[in-house]
Amino acid sequence: MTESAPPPTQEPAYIAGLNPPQREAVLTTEGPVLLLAGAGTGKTAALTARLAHLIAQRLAWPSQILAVTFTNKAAREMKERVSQITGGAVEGMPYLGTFHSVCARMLRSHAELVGLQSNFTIIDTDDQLRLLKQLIEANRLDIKRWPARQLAGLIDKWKNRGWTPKHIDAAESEAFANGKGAELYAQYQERLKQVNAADFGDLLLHMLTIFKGHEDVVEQYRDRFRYILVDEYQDTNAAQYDWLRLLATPRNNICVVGDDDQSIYSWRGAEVANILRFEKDFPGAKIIRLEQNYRSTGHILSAAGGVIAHNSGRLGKELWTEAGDGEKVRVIAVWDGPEEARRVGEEIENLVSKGASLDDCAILVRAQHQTREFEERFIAIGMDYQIIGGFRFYERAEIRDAIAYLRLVHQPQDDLAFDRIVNTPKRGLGDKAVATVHQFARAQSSPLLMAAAQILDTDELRPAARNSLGRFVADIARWRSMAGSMPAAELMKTIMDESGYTAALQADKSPEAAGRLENLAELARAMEEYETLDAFLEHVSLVMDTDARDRGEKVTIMTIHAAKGLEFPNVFLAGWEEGIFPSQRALDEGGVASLEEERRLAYVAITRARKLATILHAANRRIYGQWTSSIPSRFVDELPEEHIESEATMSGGASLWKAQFSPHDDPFAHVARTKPARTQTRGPGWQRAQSRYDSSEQRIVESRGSAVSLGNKGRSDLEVGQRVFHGKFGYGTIEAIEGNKLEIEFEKAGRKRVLDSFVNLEG
DNA sequence: AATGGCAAGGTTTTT
DNA sequence: CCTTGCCATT
Repeated sequence: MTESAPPPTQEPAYIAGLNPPQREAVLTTEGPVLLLAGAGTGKTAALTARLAHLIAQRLAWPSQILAVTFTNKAAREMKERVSQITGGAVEGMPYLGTFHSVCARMLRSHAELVGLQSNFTIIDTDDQLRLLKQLIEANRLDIKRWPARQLAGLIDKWKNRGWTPKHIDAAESEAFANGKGAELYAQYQERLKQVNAADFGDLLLHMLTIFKGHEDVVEQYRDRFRYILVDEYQDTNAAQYDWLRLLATPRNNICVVGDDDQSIYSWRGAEVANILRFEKDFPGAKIIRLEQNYRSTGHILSAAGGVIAHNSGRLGKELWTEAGDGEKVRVIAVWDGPEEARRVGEEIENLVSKGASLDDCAILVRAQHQTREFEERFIAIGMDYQIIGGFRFYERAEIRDAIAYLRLVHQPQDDLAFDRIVNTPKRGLGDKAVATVHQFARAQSSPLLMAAAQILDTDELRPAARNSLGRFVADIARWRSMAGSMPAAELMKTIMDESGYTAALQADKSPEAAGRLENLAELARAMEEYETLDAFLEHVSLVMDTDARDRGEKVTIMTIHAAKGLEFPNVFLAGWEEGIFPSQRALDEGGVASLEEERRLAYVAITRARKLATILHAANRRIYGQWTSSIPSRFVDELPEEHIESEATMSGGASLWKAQFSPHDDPFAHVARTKPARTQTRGPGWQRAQSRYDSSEQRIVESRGSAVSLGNKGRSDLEVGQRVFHGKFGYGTIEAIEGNKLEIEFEKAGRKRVLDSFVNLEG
């Protein structure tokens, strides 16, 4: 305990339950602090106490603290806990949030400095990919040879490092389409600006650009943030690191919390180096270690510790517990995948019969596809389960469609939204009609919606398409006029009904249609939580987590990545075989660094368990249809002998025979092999997110220009009487010019109104 | 616009 | 093996 700590009787409540290093973490408010918090060591308690302390001691107002996390969940949790301690002071903590939400908030105030308007749209991966695909094709590159995914990955990587297109040198650029990488990146950024949008990476990158180019802006924030707190520091990427540094100087009251042993996101740009070199970057940094574990028993901790000890370059931590040894970690060898699933099912039934709840049990796998075997098995034996991950609520097509409507209403320049819904539901606007709108929009450099509005006055489209497009444009304009006077949820329902979307789903007799309607209803419910459309759209773009824990006891099946930060009394770790875990990819590429990350993943996996950890590996597995024999993971060998208990049940062909073909031993063996009725809905129980955006500080800037009327000035090289050529109607003579619209007497097609960008001068 | 056939590819995914 | 996405066909 620190000498300066007040005597126990005077101690504020938030300090009371803390152990000595935790207290130190709370009380060392000044200067840089690196809090190395091992798994289950009461990190969140220390963090929230620190925040409470800063506020309670009047070291800073809540609004003067910057506290960033990676997930919305973590941010929400911290908000809740701090408000419990301080009695609601969090309301005034506008800068407690994820990196992305904090940056989004900042960027809305300074958007014009990077060429955006403050109501910019935040686009997700799906939009990003479609946009990139358009660009690749516009550059006449073979989309198969140069997939949009790859470019997206590169751009993401560059953004994670804080590189704008200007920073991309020839060597980096070479990574895509023979050196076109940088150029495409630049085009992409340009395009985003045109549609007034930013992707996730931009939120940070733009703020970096602003901070670097506008001293007054950084100063403003530096002055504001007396204290900075960063959670999961081992997961920060280079851009986030730069961002933090810019904000922390010169006060350096920065406290970062993390665990180098739990860094499992390097493939996403996270740099463990950030935490490893913290001392160097922030001289005089105080390092505090939280090593007392309150989660797991001794054997589990030692087993995990034994594995992670094989990594090099660690900051070093030794977890200990007062909880006693508990059960040894069980290592079970099984014959094949189906048997693994069967065995886990039995073990869980066994635990349940001894009084455990299904909620206490989790199965952690390396990769998403491994969940299937368990899913099939659990359906067969009728055990309730939930699979975390996979499709998320906001990624469902119908939800994205609905949101696209709202986006377009909200922001008429949103070309991505326009593209998505212009013919959804089908309204007879096929590729050709849409291409015409695109062509015109490009020629005028105007948003698609405005281009569409103008094309209506012409004969460029066939009457059927024109009428249909006309209705669409008028609808958007009408909804736009309604938007201000109607709650967002109601607006959405109106749009869905009037656009024919609801009707189309009702008419759809496929089995999913009903679920989609249900999802839309759920979306409407979620929207009721938000006062304005802006607030809701911000929520949708940034808060993608669903927290879909619906009621009823269930076994949880998920990837290890998804399990980070969670704990369960009983954990089953499946598929510990070479090539699966560690994954083949990690073994093939990336060398030692990759392998060490896999090992950290193993460490994270084991430390999820509170009481019982069971590791399984199969001797045979079907990989891409081929039966392959596999050997136990090296991580199994790295488990210290004295903390494990090995068991090999099925060790050969005889067991296989028994397991697969004896209905007496296993009445469900045949069922497990048939294809299950796939559970379509993975718990749509989208629960209202508690995180609340302070809508008061968000500015609503109306984007100018209604959708319907916006006259453009026309070309200067045309005049009445000229002979011109039109791609569709042939030769004709200009009879009248009205802005960018021409009235032409065509030699074959008669008198038509067309747009100037569609005609060529011809002698 | 909707279907079928066929080739390719097939970790992890906080925002 | 099994899913996904693209193209070609009606």
